[in-house]
Amino acid sequence: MGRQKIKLAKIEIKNHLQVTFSKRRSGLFKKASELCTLCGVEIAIIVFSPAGKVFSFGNPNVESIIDRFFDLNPSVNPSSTAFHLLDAHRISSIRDLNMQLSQILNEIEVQRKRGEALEKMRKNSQIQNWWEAPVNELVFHDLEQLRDAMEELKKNVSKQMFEVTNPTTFFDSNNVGVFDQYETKPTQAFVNSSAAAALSNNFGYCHGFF
Amino acid sequence: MGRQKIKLAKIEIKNHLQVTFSKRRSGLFKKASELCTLCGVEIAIIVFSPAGKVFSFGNPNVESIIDRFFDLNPSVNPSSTAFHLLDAHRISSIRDLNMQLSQILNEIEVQRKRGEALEKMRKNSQIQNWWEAPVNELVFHDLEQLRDAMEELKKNVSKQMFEVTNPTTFFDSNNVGVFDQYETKPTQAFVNSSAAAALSNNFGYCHGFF
DNA sequence: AACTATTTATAAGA
DNA sequence: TTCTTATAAATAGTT
Repeated sequence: MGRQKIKLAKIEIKNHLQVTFSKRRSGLFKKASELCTLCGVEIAIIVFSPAGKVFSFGNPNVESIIDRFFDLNPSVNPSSTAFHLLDAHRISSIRDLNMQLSQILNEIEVQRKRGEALEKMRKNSQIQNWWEAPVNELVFHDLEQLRDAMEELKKNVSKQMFEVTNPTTFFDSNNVGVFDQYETKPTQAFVNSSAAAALSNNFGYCHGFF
Repeated sequence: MGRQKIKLAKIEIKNHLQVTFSKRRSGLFKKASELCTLCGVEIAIIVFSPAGKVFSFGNPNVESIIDRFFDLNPSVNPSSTAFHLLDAHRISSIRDLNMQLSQILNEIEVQRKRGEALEKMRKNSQIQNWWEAPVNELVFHDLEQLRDAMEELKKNVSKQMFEVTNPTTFFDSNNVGVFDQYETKPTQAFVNSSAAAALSNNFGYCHGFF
């Protein structure tokens, strides 16, 4: 290759490796983008660099392709819930708010108990799938944490409701910005870059490409 | 390219497109495998062909990389320190309260996504334990409900605490951003996986490659 | 980050 | 599909 053909084995010289990684990653993403353009296909690429950084390419975006890969059921309808809390318009007092919190906490507790029971069942039956253990552990661990956090929250909500005198910033109730975290949108920088402009047909969405 | 340079636009002749797709897909996967070998990195590629067929390349395998991809936001992991950054006594403003709520919401969302991916992984691998399906469904269903309840709560807290006259976006610019390159520590598994590197000559794990 | 000698990928034809 | 080959593109080593 190039000036010299190189051995297909791990590059040992750190600096050299970093350069090669950078060049070839770009090359790979470019090839992917060309394939997208020429053949009208959908591609996702995820790369973990030697330094542990993640680079991804996706057309139209990584998430949707992973979803499709796992044949994900796209709709989980949150409004069809068995979680019968007080309707929003009926919450008119701190008492109601506390009730709502209590219901949530109670629900978490029920889940935790059920989770423990199921976990025992699983262990007893000696059946192990490698991915089950971590996910269940995490989920139920998280539920506990969540419960603790909720309790703190509850305390503080009631405390502060009467203490706050000069609130500066608060929720925009329409904004649930936290859920945008995994959204993949072309960044303004990418769109505006002149080099990228020429390529913008080709690259759906591409982290760390240049 | 080759005998003739081709226009970078969708190939219209069906047969031609099929040939190009096949060749370039092979080329892409080959490039990926070389990158794996040379730089010792982990890569997943998912391609949906024009016909809707799926091709994937993964070193060491697609699932583990997707798992890692979803797992990549350690700051919202409640078992990590980040989740505890707001101790009860340190919550001294509405803003802090808001942050705590947001962290909880974010955690729920991350868990849900992770759960969905893992659930599909499980289904794909055709392994079924009768009690797993219900528990995972329920857990994540409940998490969603919890999230919805939290959103209601959030709205109502804000409504009741005071009249929100000038709601602004909650998040600081430095708090929650767009999905970007994440820093992670190289795992021990990665460091030790010279075996995986040795395998990458033959493309690790690769659906429909030849 | 650029350059360039080579290797590699690949478009078109068989 | 596979092979061949002329040519475009990628890139290893250098500056």
